[in-house]
Amino acid sequence: MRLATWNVNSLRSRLERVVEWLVTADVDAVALQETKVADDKFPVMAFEAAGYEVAYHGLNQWNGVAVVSRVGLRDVQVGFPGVPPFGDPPVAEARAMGATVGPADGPGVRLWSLYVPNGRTVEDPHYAYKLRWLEALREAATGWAAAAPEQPLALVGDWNIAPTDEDVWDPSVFTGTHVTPAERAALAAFTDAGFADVVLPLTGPGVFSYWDYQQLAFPKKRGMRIDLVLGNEAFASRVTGARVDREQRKPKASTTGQGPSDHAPVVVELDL
DNA sequence: ATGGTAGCGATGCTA
Repeated sequence: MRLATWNVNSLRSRLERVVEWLVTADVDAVALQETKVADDKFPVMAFEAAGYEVAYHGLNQWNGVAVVSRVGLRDVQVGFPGVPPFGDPPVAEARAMGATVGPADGPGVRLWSLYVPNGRTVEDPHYAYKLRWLEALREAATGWAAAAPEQPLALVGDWNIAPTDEDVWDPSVFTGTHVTPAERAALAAFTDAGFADVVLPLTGPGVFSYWDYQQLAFPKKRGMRIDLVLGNEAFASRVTGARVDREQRKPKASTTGQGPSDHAPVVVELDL
């Protein structure tokens, strides 16, 4: 099975690119983040026409997550217990959903599409929210793993954390969020809970997944590795390959209105 | 030269 995760930065503005990529890259299931579309406007038909089922969660033009699969899609869960609300009035933002993908006669993969809060700056309320959100997710995920240790379980998406200094193009320019000890500790707590980064060992360090739109960051190779696939042992032991599809960070040749997301898809091969 | 990019949706907010 070929799985992927991709922060698409607006699904509707990139629909053609996303569906075409799924088909040509032969992807069985993908977790999408930052779909930026409310549920009543989700482009279901484009996926179904290509042979994929969809589960989606979007409240408004912000955030938004989805799971897309052509190998079965079941047990959809929106959000997780204990997710901290945010905003005025406080609401649980559309940043997490789970679904089981894979044939019904097998174990499948319990796939969580996650869009971790950005944090903005360390002084901003969004930063404390980010840390609370991660802690709540870790508690929930620890419970899922303990309840079904044989079930392959993957926590995938835009974590908005660079795990180490090797995961940013120049550590000296990163003084704000994404690299703070508290954020890295929050991520390390997932490792302690039995979830492993399954991509890093297969790609090696320095393989980025995000490049800012500004200042020609992509051609200058000024990126970050913040889109991560963490799996429990049942998942990690089945992983046979991983890559980042940098081609999808490039504009489409000789066309306008075909711009890329600022993130590239991360792809994982699974023996399942 | 005090900006710079992109998306949503109608203005400024978010990343």
